[in-house]
Amino acid sequence: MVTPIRILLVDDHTLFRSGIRLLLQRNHDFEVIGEAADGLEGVKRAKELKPDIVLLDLHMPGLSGLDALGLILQESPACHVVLLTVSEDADDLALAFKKGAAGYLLKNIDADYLLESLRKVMQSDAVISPEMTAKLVASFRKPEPLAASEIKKLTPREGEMLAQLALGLSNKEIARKLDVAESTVKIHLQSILKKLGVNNRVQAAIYAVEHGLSDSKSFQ
Amino acid sequence: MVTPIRILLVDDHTLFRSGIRLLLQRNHDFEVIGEAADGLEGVKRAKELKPDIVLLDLHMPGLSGLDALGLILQESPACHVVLLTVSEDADDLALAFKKGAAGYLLKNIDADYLLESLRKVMQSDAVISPEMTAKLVASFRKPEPLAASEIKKLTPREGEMLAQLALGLSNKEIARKLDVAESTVKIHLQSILKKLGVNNRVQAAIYAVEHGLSDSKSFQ
DNA sequence: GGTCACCTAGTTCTTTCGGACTATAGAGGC
DNA sequence: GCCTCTATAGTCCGAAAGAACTAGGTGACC
Repeated sequence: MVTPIRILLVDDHTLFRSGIRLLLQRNHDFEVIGEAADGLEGVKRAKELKPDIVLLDLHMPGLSGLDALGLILQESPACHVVLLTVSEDADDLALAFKKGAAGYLLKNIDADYLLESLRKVMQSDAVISPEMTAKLVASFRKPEPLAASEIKKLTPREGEMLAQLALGLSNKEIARKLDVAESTVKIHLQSILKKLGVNNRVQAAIYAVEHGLSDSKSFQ
Repeated sequence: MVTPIRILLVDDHTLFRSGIRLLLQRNHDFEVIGEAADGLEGVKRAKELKPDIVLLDLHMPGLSGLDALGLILQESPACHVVLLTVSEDADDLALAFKKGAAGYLLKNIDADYLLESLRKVMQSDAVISPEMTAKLVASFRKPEPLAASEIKKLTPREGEMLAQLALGLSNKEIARKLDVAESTVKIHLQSILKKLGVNNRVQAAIYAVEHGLSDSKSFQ
């Protein structure tokens, strides 16, 4: 409580900023040190003021909240950026966290929840509006709906071949690794391409990676 | 309240099951309709009893909770499976949700929170122990630490080329799309391979996908 | 004016892919 | 037994990829 949490408000609605400012100022452990009305200004002010937390709206004219988020964290990686938005879009949420957001709160939360969340954020906890948890989980679920062997009814052997392909190996390398002839690898790969409905090995590899087959990282 | 929520308990600790059973039975809107001491038995009982919710431990002898989870949902997709575990491992959490879990609760939650969570689950909300939210977000964050243009100092043009490659296009297709000669594409691609330290276009494409360049989905 | 990075384009050559074939052998279903 | 699916392996050929060169045109920087 000795040093208040220093907050920057970035939102294109002046009235909203004023309300939040009043709300936060009622508590001695928060201090609103600045405001910005759009993303670009937000990035600038964050650079100048080095706030503990940036409360960032998602939809703003000019530079969007998501873009601003990236730029702010690029300048000040230690800053905690919390999205405060009306968007219940799971993709927004996912993108925000991928870009390093510390929190994603909907504007319909009550005041106490906001204050509590901001305190949690300062302890490096991530905060998410309860309504969004389900959506986070849902968007989490997407990338890997299929297990390795379940991909479009590939045979086990085809699954292995695809796994090797997803490591970026050539036919010859796959053949060596799985101890079969290169012609065998080619046959399996042709079958894989057909089953996946793709045109070439690059697309097959991408398909595998995006569907969670892989654990690649063998090359950097 | 007329029809209680029918619950199956799957946990290898008998005492724990007894405790949870007592806890749930105190409330009229829950009914424990069965118990199982390991994953395999859990799958069997879930098939027989068709519970509304399966409370599933993660670490059990024999069939693990995660494996059981998959099998239960395969048999009864409508069933809500909630992991109730001591594991704070983000990978467990991620895997559970990828496999279709409806909730992931730590065993240190209090009774009221459990009851409330189970009611939320029945409304198709996902529930996560508050302590785990941060971990969920963290594991979410991993895949995309770099923005498109930041990839190992690729030039803007190289970035475009890589983006096209990550769509699975051939050199000729990229050339047509970006309106340059195929030989130009090849030159850029060679430069990309060198900068990324990879051996071939497949690895480059995977690199791009894993680092968030892409938005592919142009082919299914 | 010189240097450097970048984008462009070409030639030549070897290797790799990908498709179209054929063919054998084992497993499992009917 | 027959049939299908899977895995294996081979040949042949044209297309694509990739490596090794040269080289012109731009714009930025000093």
